[in-house]
Amino acid sequence: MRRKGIPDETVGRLFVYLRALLCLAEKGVETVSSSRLAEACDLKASMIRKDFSFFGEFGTRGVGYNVGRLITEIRRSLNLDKTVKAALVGAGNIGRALLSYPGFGKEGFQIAACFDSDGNKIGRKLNGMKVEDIARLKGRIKAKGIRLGIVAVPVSEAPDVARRLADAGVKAILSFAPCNLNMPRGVKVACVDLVTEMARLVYYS
Amino acid sequence: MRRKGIPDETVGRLFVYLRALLCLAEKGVETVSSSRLAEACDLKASMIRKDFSFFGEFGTRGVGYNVGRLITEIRRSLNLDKTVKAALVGAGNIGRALLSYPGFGKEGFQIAACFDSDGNKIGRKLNGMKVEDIARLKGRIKAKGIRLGIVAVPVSEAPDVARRLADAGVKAILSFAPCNLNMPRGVKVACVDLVTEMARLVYYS
DNA sequence: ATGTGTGAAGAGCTTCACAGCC
DNA sequence: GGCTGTGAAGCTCTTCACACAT
Repeated sequence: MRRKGIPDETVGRLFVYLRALLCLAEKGVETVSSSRLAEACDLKASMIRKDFSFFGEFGTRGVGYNVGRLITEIRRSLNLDKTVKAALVGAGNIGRALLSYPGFGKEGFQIAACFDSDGNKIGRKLNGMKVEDIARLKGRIKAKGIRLGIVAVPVSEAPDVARRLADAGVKAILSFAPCNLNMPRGVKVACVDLVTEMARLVYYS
Repeated sequence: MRRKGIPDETVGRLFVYLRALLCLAEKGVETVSSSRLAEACDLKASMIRKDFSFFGEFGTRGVGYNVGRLITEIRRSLNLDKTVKAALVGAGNIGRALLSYPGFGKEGFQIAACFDSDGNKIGRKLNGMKVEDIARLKGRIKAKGIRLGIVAVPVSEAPDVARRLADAGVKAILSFAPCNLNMPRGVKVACVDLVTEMARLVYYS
């Protein structure tokens, strides 16, 4: 599903640039050079220029980049220029935290549906979002045109939930279950696991 | 701080192997080949063998790896064979969630101190952990021999908190603040940011 | 003069393929 | 026969260096 020749790393950094640029825009800065942006992001200027070059020519030689235009171009490059709908599976602690997380709405993310398999939770409201039966997952996701799934269920259920999401046509999954989901090619998975992150750090500490 | 020639990616994967191995051990499996482990982790067998080779010769030619021994060796390689103490800064929502997160204790992580700058929180207990004044951070971290820091404060305070942790001798930081911390070489930083993860995924969805 | 955009060089990671051992 | 361990090949990402635009 990855476009020709654009490194994963580049896509990840684009959002880092976006954050730095929003900060600059707030301060009223109108023009920024790759070296100044590099300093703010703790990266090399040449890498920033190369990253941008995959998506187009956003700057002006001898001058630099217009902050406002660059923000627009990065948003468009990342497909963040429209609201993005996501389906949440799992109405437990993590699910609840995600539904009330203000950071999502700010960048145009919207949790547009919430599912669980627990009969006690189905039909209830969680942070204003109705919890639906996971059996309806496929139909609801197709009807709403959702392309992004969030897996916030225990490890024991995660692979099955991920399979259902992929089957419903979801193209990318954010998983909080610390396990491999074994998805088909074409479905991108990002796994958020604090214990793994800690373990990595211990090695360097 | 990274040891000679061992890729970051290898260190990250080691913990993935460890999880898969623990799962096999639970099922009573005693021996595993690189290709079987590769299947479980959705990776190539040659990569697993190469990863292990950075740390030693853990297997037996013609046979495979002893699951129990491999678990021990990986734990030792990652320095997870002793309890690891971490200092938490920020007694807000994230901090509270981390203190009650059962996954940490399971792998030998222990939040050994908790700090905040809010006078209303200092002195109170949070999940059984006393919240201390951030002014005491350096002394307490040195006294307890803590080498790992967790930054769970707002972006506006994060760089300063990270600097204090580094100054106190912390060697690695897990940050939940969506910003660059600009640490000196020798301090490893891992940043957990859900919005960035979502943004990456949107690109592929 | 200044700073972007980019082909080419360089560094680093992954995969291959096979020698070596059980 | 089967599987590990590893040098070398292959590939990808990063950095360099400079042509080019303002």
